[in-house]
Formats: sequence, C-alpha cells, structure tokens
Amino acid sequence: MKNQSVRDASRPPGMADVARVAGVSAQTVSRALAGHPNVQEKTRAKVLAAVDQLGYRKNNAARMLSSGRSRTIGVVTLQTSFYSRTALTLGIERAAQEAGYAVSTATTASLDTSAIEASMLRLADQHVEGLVLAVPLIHVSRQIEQLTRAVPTITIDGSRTPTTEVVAVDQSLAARLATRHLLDLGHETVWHVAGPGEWLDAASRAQGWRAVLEAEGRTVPPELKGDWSPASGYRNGLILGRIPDVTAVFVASDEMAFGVIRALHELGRRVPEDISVVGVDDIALAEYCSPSLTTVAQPFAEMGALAVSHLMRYIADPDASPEPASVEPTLVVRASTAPARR
Amino acid sequence: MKNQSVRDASRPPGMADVARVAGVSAQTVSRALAGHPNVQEKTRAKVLAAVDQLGYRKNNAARMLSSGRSRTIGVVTLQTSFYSRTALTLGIERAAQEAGYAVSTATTASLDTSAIEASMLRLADQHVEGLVLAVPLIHVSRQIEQLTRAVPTITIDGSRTPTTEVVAVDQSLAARLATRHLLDLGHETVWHVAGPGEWLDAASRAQGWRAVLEAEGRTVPPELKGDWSPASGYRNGLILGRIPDVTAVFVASDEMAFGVIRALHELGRRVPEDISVVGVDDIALAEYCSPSLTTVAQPFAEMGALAVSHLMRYIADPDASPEPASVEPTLVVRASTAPARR
DNA sequence: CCGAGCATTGGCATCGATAACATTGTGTGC
DNA sequence: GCACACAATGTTATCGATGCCAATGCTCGG
Repeated sequence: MKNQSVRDASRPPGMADVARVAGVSAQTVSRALAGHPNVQEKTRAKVLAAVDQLGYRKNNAARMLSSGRSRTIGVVTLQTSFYSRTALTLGIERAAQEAGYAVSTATTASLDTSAIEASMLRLADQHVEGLVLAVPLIHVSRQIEQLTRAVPTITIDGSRTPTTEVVAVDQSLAARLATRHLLDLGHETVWHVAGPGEWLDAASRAQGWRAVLEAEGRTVPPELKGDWSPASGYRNGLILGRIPDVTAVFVASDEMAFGVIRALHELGRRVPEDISVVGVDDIALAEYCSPSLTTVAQPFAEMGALAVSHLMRYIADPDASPEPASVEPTLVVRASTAPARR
Repeated sequence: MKNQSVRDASRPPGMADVARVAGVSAQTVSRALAGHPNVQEKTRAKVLAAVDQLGYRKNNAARMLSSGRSRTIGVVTLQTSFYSRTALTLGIERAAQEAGYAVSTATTASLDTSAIEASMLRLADQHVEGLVLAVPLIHVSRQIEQLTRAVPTITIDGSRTPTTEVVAVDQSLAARLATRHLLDLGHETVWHVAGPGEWLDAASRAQGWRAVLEAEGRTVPPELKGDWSPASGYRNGLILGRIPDVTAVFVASDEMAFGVIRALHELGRRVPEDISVVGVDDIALAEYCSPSLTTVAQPFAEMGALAVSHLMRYIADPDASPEPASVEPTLVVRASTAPARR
C-alpha cells in the first residue's frame, strides 16, 4: 500500500520525518530499520508503516559518512570487450547484488602501474569497502600496496601482493586438459598460441601446456604470442598454417582461436581434418563457429560469485588468514578437434 | 614529491588537517581545491603543498552529503554478455571517466518493469546524478516516471518517458542499408530474423527492412524472431535453410547471424553462394568468421560518449529542452554477401 | 588622507544517519 | 517488597565538506 503523501514538494523525507510520523525518535527508526534486536515488534511495525507511507529511502551518503560503510565494492578491469572480462564482471555484479552490495567500476585503458593505481584511487575515493582487481599487476607499487592494505582486495588474475587474496581458475589445469585431449587424439605434439605475457593466466596456460608435453616426452614447439584479439590469432594462424608439421594447436582464448581457424582456412588447411584446434573460455559463439570449437569452459559466473563471497568474508574479518580459492575449468569437446591422421 | 608523513596510524587526513598544516581555514582549503576564483595564488600553493604532504584525498561521502553532488552516474543494463551491451557500457564508462564522473552499474536479470524499477532505485539510493537506461522500458510505471523526473535520465534503447532524453543509433537506417545492399546485389527479396519484440531497436530494424522492401515493390516475407542469442539464430537458420526461395537474409545481430550461418551450413546451403547474410553490430569476431560477415557497424563508443555528454548537459541544466540525438551506423561489406545467381 | 568597494578569508550551521551514552520502564530473585 | 538487571527508547555529539554570511585587509578614486 505504497503512497507518497502530500509533502512531495519539498526534499525527500528523512529519518526525522519518519520518526515524527511514527511517533518515535530517529534513533529508534534507525534501529528498527537496521534489524536491531532490541526493538519491540509493535514499534518496528509503526516505523515500517511510516516508512511505507512516506516512501522513505535511506540516505546512503549520510549512512556512509557516519558509519563508514558504503555497501559498495569496486571492480577494476581492462577497457576491452573480450568475453572473459564481460562474463566475469557480470558474475561479480550479480553476486554483489545478491549480497546487497552495489558495484562501482573503473576501467583502465592500459596496464601501466600508474593507470591501475589511478583506477584504484578513483574507487577508493568512493569509499568502496572492497576491491576486485581483474587485471594483472605487472609491478606492485608502494601506492598500490598501501591501498590493498587499506581496502580488502581480491585479485582475479592471480597477481599477488602481500595483502591480497587470490581467486583463480586453475589455468594450468585448463591447459593440461586441452593439451592432453589433443595428445589423446594421437597428435605427435601440440603447438600453442599464448596470451600476452603480462597476464598470469596466459603464463599459467603456457606452463600447463609445456608441462604435459614434457611429461609425455614430446618435443615442445616454440610458443607463439597473441594479445587476446581475434586479429592476433589470425596473424599467428598465418604462421602456423605454413608449417607442415603442425597438426594440433592449443590457443589461449576462443577469440584468438577464431582468428587462427580463419587463417588456416585461408591457407587451405582444413580444421579439424588437417589441424585440430582447441580454445579457452567457451564463449557463446564457440558452438556456432564452423567448425564448432572445442574449448575449455571457464566458470566465470562461479568465479565472480566466489570472488565476492571471499571479499565479503574478508571485509567482515580483515584479519582472517587469506586462503586462495580456485575453481576448475572443464573441457568441452566439439568439432574442431579430430584424431590425427596416420 | 608525495609523502605520507608519520601520522598514518590514525584515520586518513581530513580537510581540517590540511587546513592546520597549511595555516589556513578549512573553508579556504575547500575553495582552493574546488578551483574557486577568489583565492590567492600563494594560498592555493600552500594548500596544495599541504594536500600533497598529507596525502589528502577528498571524502566523497561528506561532499555528497553537504553538496548533494555525487559525481556519479548510474547505468542500467540487462544481465547478458552480448556484445552490444558490453561495447556500450564500455563507451559510457570511458566517457564518464573523462568527464570526471564515476559509474555505478545495476544489471537486471529480466525486463519486468518491477525489476527495472528495482535497479533504478538501487542506483537512486546511491545518489547518482544521472541515469543511463540501456534497457527497453516495456511499461513505464508511475514509480519509474517519478524517478526519471527526479534524476536526469537518458534512454538508449529509444524508449521514451515524458521526462527522458533519448540517444539512439538510427536503427531504421541500419536496416535500410543492409536491405538495400542485398537488393543491390540482385536478390529478389530479403528475409529477416528480428530481435525480441520488447526491444525498440529490434522493432526499428524490422520496420526499416520492411520499408525498403515495400518501397521497391518486393514481396515482404514473414518475419522470423530471435532473442539476440546465437542459439536462436541457429534455430531460425534451420527454418530458413529449408525454404528454397531464400537467397538473402538480414539478421538483426551478428551473434544471431553466426547461428544462422551455422545452420545453413549444416543444411548444405552455402554462404554466400546460395544465401547471402548480413548482420548488425560488427562484433570483433565478424571479420574472422567463415565466411567473414557483412554487417552494419554500430558506433557504440560514440553512442556512449554522446549519451554521457547529453547527460552532463541535462544534469547541468535540467530545464533545457530535451533534444534527441542520434548517430549513424555504417555498412561493412565482407564475404557473407554475394550477387544473386541468375 | 579617508571612505567606498572589492578581494580574501574565517566562523557557524548544515546535510542525514549512527555510536555512545543516558534514561526510563519492566521483570525477577531473594 | 526491594533492589538490581536488562530491555526499550531518547539525547547528544559526530562524521567531513560546503554554503552562507561576516570580518578582515587592501586598493583606488575623490
């Protein structure tokens, strides 16, 4: 039975107005609304009725000022439209929303320490209670370390600072799944198009790939490097396609994999008949590419949720010992991989 | 020469601390920092020095409380990872950042009026100075209208309320470009896979497509409907591929177009030899699909920037007459379209 | 040489909610 | 039946910056 009485003309109703209408003090209103135990059921009802009648909404600015709690977390990401960023941010946002937290985002155009610092400062200025860093920290400046000390921070890429918790997908496992899948199909060895070196997950994938090959005693081909973009995948595909030995490629992201496949196609190498390709991420389009893309699915949503839940715990008790968390990727076999021809 | 003196132990320095160090009053500090004209250069310098020395950062909560200005805008989007959403949000974020505004986001899982209301309220509670609605307003509730009256709001989808400015891409033009391109290639007529009916831009595209066909006196095939997802494109592709007449299809988004092409491929209809396909958006992968996708590029970044600049103007002067703004899409011809066979 | 007028700066109240403390009222044990 | 504990509510100070108005000091014209 909502209803915004007559006094609409002036400013929005404050706690004092609610108190007046309910016939109690402002403090009681505060307690009733905060769910404080020591409030009579009758009083709480009166307060709620008054709130409803006036259409009262708490003033976050004031609450923040006096209590220091903003019920907001900040997210730092790179200014790109890659699927991983989007999916992750989405997961974080949803989880935060469910936890009753608002999300403020600050994107950075580059990975410079100073740019990241600036993003973190922008968020700190908004008094976020926690921070999720979804970018790699190339160099941890003194400023950054101080910030992570002051604001509970979770890093997603896996970059560590002395005062940061880490939530990550086991990227090495992702790589091992992909590589082993290709070896199981009978390929002699597997080539790799890696992500940019600054990204720890790119490095972990490369490392996992290398580990499997070495464990199996296969020759380890030189590593090719991309920048996550389809275009960079394409460039590397043009190289791979010209090397007769290549029969299997593990690409560090689906988007690059699309580029690789496209290049191979142009060079007349068929996928998967001549060359098998595996990506990482399981973007929505992976299934609808020709051929549909075998890939390692990343549980972005869960990761976002995990990051938020850890952050909440960390916020609630900053002294709790940081415990790194990780979730597991899963292999999704589609049509871009096939047994090696003999 | 930054430096955070010794008094780190206690709480962060406030304006009073700066004032003390600089040997002036808090007001003067406020004025100096706000760039107020009537402050002596010498004083301002002293203040800045003190700020620097203490590592002072303004307290946004307090500023917001006393001045009412939060320097934050809110964005409401749908909880999806479609490219258009991502790209647009990115553009808004970047533009806002440049304008010195922070961005708070609230995603909604559904398009229910009540869900959107909730998102808007969440943002309103954070005292955003302006709002960007990037979701279609199916039904404008009283609550929503009141909110848009209280908070300057820009809608991106094109949905209008009595008190809202609109920024949009000319979607009808996008559709006309695509359709005409296909007709110019000699196709008898063009089929259309539309987006969900709730979305105004989907409707505009359908309308533009229909207009061109009618203007040219072509038969207007029945309209197929998708939900923006690749999967829905695939389903519609399975239908289109079974209709012998079909030689040209205009799909309302690239992601759906991928699905359509995939389905046609599976049915043995070649693209573009048998059927030409045009999408909308120009996602990064469009160029790396096989065949590379002809599409209508949407200037998402500019749109975000335009939305923000209009919002700034609107915030600065809420009484200014709303003037709808629009930007133009451009056709990008790639390999998924070819002349009709005779 | 003096007062008007402007440029600078300081004091005080204020925004809205909350924490800490004070106060009233109620029940219970001995 | 009295004191003491505890539950329920009210009072006051506070968070940090800003707006408004007053006060100071300086310059310039007459």
